[in-house]
Amino acid sequence: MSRGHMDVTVQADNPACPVSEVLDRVAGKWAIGILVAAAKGPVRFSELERGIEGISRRMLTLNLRKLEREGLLVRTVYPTVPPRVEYECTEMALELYETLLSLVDWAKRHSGDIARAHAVYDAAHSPTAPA
Amino acid sequence: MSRGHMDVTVQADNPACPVSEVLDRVAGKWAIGILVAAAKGPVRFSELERGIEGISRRMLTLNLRKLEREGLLVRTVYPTVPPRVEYECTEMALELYETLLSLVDWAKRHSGDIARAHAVYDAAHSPTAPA
DNA sequence: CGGTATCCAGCCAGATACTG
DNA sequence: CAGTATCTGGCTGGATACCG
Repeated sequence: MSRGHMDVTVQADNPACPVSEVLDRVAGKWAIGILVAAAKGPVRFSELERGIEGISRRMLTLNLRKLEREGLLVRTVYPTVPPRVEYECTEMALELYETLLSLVDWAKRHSGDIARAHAVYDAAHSPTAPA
Repeated sequence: MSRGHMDVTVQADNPACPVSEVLDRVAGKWAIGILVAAAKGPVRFSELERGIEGISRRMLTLNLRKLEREGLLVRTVYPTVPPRVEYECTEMALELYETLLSLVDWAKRHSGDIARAHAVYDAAHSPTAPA
């Protein structure tokens, strides 16, 4: 390769897209937290609402529906009174969680580099930056 | 465990947070695409602009700055005229990319399950859904 | 209890004109 | 060529009232 005029077109056949897709499934402020909470075993709606600091009822519901639709959570309604609904991770979700752990590992290994990069960048772009 | 009153509180010490952090670094519509494009070797601004279908100049710049700040890209300015700027993945970014591949693998292994889950969910929640 | 419906603020992202 | 500045619309997400 001549290193200068390579094709960088990003399309559906590009590795980028599957990554983005799977990322989209668990992205957002709450999805991972919910998955983690549910990974320990079946959990009730109100437990999640109380346990996940700062989440609104609406966002919890929306995220639960999304994760259920993705096949990552199973929703079980017990027709008791008062109603009881439990959410449980699927096998697939647990597997995904394991995979995400490798990302955590990456983050840990490079946390120093990242912090340093931040510092360098911020210093170079601060109001009192050098020429 | 009695399976019912466990602590599902999600806080800073929870595994969820590092995951979310690293995910935030590469989330968004464009970051991955840029990383992929740059993974092949140094690439110029205009090459990225042309190569990444649909990205605006502004979003490209924003993403490049973000990735540079994270230490995932290195920006090199050649003081020629006209100006020439190249972006190159860091070692760390390449490593991250390898890790992301395991997510792709997960997605591939379960693409069938996910599609099925979607179908099931959508059928169950369609206007003409059963009781 | 476990949601849904509604309203609203803020941020994100697109388009585009301008600049060094 | 490689950006920055500005405007603007739309989506996301928070608060809350209501419903089965």
